[in-house]
Amino acid sequence: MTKPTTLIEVARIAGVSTATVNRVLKGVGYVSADTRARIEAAIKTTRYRPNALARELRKQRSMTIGHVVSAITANPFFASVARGAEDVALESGFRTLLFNHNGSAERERQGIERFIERRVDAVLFTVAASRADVTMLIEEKIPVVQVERAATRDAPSVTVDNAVGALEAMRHFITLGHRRIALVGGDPDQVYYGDPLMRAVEDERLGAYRAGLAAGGLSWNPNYERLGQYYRHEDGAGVQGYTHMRALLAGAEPPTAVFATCDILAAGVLQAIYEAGLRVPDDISVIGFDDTLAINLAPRLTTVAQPMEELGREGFKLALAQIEGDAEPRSIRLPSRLVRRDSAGPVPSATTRRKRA
Amino acid sequence: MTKPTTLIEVARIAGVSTATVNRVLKGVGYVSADTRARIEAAIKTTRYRPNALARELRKQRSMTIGHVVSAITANPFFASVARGAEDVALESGFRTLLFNHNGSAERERQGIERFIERRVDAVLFTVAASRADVTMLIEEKIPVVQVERAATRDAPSVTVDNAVGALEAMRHFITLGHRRIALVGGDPDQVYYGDPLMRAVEDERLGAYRAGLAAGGLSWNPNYERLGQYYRHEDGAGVQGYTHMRALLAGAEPPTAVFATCDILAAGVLQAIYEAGLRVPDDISVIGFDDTLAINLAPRLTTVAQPMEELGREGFKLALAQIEGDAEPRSIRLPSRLVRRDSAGPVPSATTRRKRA
DNA sequence: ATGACATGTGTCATCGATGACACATGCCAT
DNA sequence: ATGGCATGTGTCATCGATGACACATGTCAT
Repeated sequence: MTKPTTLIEVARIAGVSTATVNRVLKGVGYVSADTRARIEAAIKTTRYRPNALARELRKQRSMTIGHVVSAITANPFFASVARGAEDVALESGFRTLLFNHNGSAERERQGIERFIERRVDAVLFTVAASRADVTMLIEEKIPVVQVERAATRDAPSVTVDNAVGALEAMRHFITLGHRRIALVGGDPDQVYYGDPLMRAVEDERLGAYRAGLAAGGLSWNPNYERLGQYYRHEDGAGVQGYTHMRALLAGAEPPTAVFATCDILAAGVLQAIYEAGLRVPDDISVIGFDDTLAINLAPRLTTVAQPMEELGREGFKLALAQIEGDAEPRSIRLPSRLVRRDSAGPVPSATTRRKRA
Repeated sequence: MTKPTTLIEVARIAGVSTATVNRVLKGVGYVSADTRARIEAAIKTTRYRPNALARELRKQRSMTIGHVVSAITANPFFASVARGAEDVALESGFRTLLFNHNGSAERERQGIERFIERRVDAVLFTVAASRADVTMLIEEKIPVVQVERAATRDAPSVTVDNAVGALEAMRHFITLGHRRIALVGGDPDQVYYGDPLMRAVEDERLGAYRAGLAAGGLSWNPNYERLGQYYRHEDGAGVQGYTHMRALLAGAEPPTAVFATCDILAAGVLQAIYEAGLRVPDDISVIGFDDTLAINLAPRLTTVAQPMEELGREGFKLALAQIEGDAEPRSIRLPSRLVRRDSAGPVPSATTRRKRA
């Protein structure tokens, strides 16, 4: 840390007291034009920059929000949420401190301890690694906002209504004539130890798949429902989607449409299809979820988009509301929606299929 | 900001002075076992947490590194670099403050001002938006490290030797029998206004392409060299690669191999090939650069990998060296290397090609 | 002439942690 | 018994910004 000019030095140079300099800086109170000019000159020549540490210590307000994310490298989703939060924070004069827990509750705990030492004004969790960390902050009376997934009802959250977009996707498939629709997704039981609150995301997507089937008058086929983890660290991302799709293709009656509950899984699905020499959407249609990788895949993936940046923005706003002591901040729910691109098409007719086989 | 217990309160509760509490906290000097026990008990019951702001103000050391990145959402590359830097920083007791300039020099300037006010101990630039921002910090005597691209020679940098991996890629193509090898890449003249230092990345990759051609005894074909911006904000990512590949396919003698100097471009290339009904690597081989999207594409992309996290790690280390006043920290250069996956194969024979046509 | 008010500026305690310095004991060696 | 040293603890200035408070002087209305 270098030692830039202090306000005291500026005052000395301008031949006034620190209070007067402060008045000029804050633009409050009376200061004669002459004095003001001298002070402004001193500020300019010394390239004075206020010391935020001193100010924050004095004002007991750090103007900083801690943002805990799973792992910003694991899924572009987190980067987008973080960016949304950062943008609004900046507009409000706040800054965000980002922290990756990488799935480790222990690491998350350490990160939070540092947040507290740093006296952050609030903490955003874009998925907490451990509920205990969330409740600990609540006990410490530090405002908390949960983004995407809520670990507790004791703090407000910003979540997505996964069902609307997912149902739209199912309707899209059905309208296109598909009757053999498979699901490749995260298993509610395996995700976050099946925690009843945390698994909401998977429950909603899975529920919408089944509801969509029913709404379309289609029966539920257990062989078409492939649930598992999103990815295991041993493998790379996407491997799960690939494996599931291989299994589906090897089955007796392969589906003509696949709904993957995450673009990373969808990427794996596309890989398996590609490897099998089939084409999307000619032979099989695919819809993903998230709209993270979608635009980069071949073909460009039709997917259910989540308002990622908005999640971050609304998360910050809820945090700010708590900081300012606004009435009880309620939780927010944002919609998801289907983005149609090139991976979902009409069900192949029998003749079409024969021709390609 | 809540008001947690202060060291003063702990001292009062334990019936000692703040100096003694500080001794226990720091583990220095003499403290009787009895006193120590009382203090430790007080710390525990009050859940005391030191105020980092006060400490940093007093010690004139913020233990914070500012990290300016282009836009963490634009390319997974940045997220990985940031993560690498964060990891090492944490190990050294530092934290990183992330800031996205999103390509705006003005925004970058604001971010840096805040870094200075925050009294960061050093600043990492994973690509500065403006050279002026880098030199400004240098003038302020704040240690700077440039990662991936250097805007000035006046501060150390961690860069990648793009040529080694790129040459490896070219050799791979040639070994596989390809003779019509195209390039889809960033144009050195268009990138960062063609700044002689900043364009080094593009120069190296483009240079390696040409050198690889020559080394393989192949002549340079201007029609095979497609240069442009990586992406324009009006479009989405990857569009540039798609457009270039469409043009190549529409040409008289389409290439049998394409070297894309960035995975995002490669993704677009794959989309165009897919759309044309051709297969990779059967009809056309593709190699990318970065290893960001590669593993998610179909087929899994052979690509030149950059040591992204290492860039961040080494960047932090160079910053730390400067902070600690170690001798003149010299710049570092990391190698790139080819990662073979499924998108590069033998050149199709004439018969193979006829069969598919 | 005097009180009321606008204008202009300075003093200083405060935020919390730090560590230099001072000041106690008690014990041992000379 | 006296100096030297280990042991144990307290006092207080400091880091830089903030803003309440006090204290000037000048102007105007009554």
